[in-house]
Amino acid sequence: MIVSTKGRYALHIMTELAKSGEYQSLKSVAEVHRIPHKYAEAIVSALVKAGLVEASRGKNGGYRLTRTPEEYTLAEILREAETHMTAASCSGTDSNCPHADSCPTLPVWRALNETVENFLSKYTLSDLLPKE
Amino acid sequence: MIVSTKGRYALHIMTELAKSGEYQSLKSVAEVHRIPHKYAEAIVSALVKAGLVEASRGKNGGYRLTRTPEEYTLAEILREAETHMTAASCSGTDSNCPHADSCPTLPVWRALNETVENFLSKYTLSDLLPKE
DNA sequence: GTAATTCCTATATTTTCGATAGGAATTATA
DNA sequence: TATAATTCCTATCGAAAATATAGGAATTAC
Repeated sequence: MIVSTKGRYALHIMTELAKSGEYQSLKSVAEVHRIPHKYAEAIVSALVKAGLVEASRGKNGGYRLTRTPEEYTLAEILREAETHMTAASCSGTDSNCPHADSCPTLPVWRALNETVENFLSKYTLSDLLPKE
Repeated sequence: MIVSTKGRYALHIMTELAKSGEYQSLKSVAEVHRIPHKYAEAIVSALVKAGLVEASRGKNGGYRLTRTPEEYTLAEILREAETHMTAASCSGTDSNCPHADSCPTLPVWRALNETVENFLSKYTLSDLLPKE
């Protein structure tokens, strides 16, 4: 799955953070979107590591975006949140298939992944925000 | 996953059937492509139900295509073989999400699915055959 | 010092995927 | 008519991945 629950949760969290420039506790964010708190922690930690959001520890701490919503493509966010963002099970660059050289389908799967990637790069986080 | 092992097996099987107009036993087809025989049976039975291939029962029986390879798009084959051919977990027409009306991401997932579908409709089974 | 938070590691639960098992029904052919 | 080779049917299994939970250490505002 290219967009699983995990990826959707990541987008929910980021849209919520986008609504305020201030640090927001994950607890409140998770509650609003009915995301299990501890699961949300795991997801947001990947986003922090990737530099998409930043954290403030301790009391009154929380998370906030590091950029403006227009500056995040959906592709970028999902790439960090999802474990595998490929459309075909057999199309990675690390394809260890012995017949990769002569496989007639491999180019198709590669092109498919590229198509998906391009599609998801056309949208930004701001496209998911309530219209002004 | 849009193209899983199951879908790839289906394409392998159909490609093999395409190489001869005659009925071929699934056993031989499965052996050539190293597909577990019983698993292949499950896959091909879906293709029969969908009318993509036809069967001949009994001794000397087997399967053959019902059309020429040019007349099958990859989208069509995968749609029958894969259990879910959607890119996002939450984009089906049977979306039972209570906030579907106001969900800002739903249109994105729908468009993504359409993009994938269009892509896979550009290729046919004949594109997977060894070049003449 | 306390409460609220992020951070870290480990484990549990649920669902999906890939595969297997056993046999019934059908058919060519010897 | 017996036999062998096949499709067809239904049920189940095991492994992997996805989803979620648990417990607490580290940090910080007040």
